[in-house]
Amino acid sequence: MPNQNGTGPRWMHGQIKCCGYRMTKPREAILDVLANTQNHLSAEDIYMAVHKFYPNIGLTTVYRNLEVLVNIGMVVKFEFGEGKSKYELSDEYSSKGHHHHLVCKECYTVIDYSDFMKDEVSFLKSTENGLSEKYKFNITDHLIQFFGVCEKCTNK
Amino acid sequence: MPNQNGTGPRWMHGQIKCCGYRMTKPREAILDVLANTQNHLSAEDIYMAVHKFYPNIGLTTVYRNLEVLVNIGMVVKFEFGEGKSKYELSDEYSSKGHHHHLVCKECYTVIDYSDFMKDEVSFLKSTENGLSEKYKFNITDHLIQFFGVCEKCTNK
DNA sequence: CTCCTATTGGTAATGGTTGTCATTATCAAT
DNA sequence: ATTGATAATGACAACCATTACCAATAGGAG
Repeated sequence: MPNQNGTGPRWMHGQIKCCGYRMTKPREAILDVLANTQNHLSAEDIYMAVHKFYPNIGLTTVYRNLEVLVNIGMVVKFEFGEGKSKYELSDEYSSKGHHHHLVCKECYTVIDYSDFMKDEVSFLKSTENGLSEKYKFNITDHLIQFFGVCEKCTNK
Repeated sequence: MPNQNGTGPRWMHGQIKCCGYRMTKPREAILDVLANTQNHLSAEDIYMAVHKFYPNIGLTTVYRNLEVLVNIGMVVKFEFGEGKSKYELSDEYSSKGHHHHLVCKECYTVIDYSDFMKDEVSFLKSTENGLSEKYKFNITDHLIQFFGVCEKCTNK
């Protein structure tokens, strides 16, 4: 597992350089923020967190870099129905590992779960193969989310 | 199956009235549009279709009614990553029946599939039960989408 | 038919995200 | 270490889907 505390070796440089991108302060700061949270952050959340250390990094830059990081597969972008996108480090760069999401439709709290993964993975794999073949689709991703009302919102 | 051609009996009145809403021209027109397409329409798509017959129905009204219809469960709202929501009649009002989506990340073409449903449904049911209990979530919905590149975009 | 009130339509505002462009910083080659 | 090509940045404006607002209208129970 790569070192993820912003002051140590630059664990993320390799992937970035490999893809023909330069390693810059904003890029590093954004990855650090994502590596040091358990939450699902919006572009603005990330902007504010980065802003504390580098007050002159702009929101536009955050958006641009998130797009790059999504493209090279280091970050994943999600929509939970809140009207803004949320971002996470992708599985191979995160300490969370592969997981899916359980989303509260009222407060938009998101729970990561990795229970039931054995069943899910084999099920998804076979479905994916079937669909790829039948519809001539080159399938690269899947999205599974469960929606409901969390305990707190139920008792409100 | 309800009659879905705009000139016949008003198949949708019951559900609307039941929920305390009035049946209005725009409401009816929107449902007719959704009932007579195989595609996944955006609010603006629906607005334009409705506009041909009722040029004075505004986009705002379309949005408001879609919200109502989603709330009473006649319509389902989806995000495919295109930056705008798409709408479909829900399973029990649609001739499509229960299905999931296969989305092209490049052209945003959406294929409805209902293969593999037996496996999916049983898998989802058990996962849902497990998650509900473990996380004290009142689960009401799920979302499964596969993403990839369609045949046309692959050869481009 | 009447009245209450849900609904409408037009327009302005909102808010997340993207485009523009002059300036700056990265890094491979020297 | 210096240079030079160009990727990346930052500030601001533009964009676009969606929502808020409000006076005018229309559904439908009584």
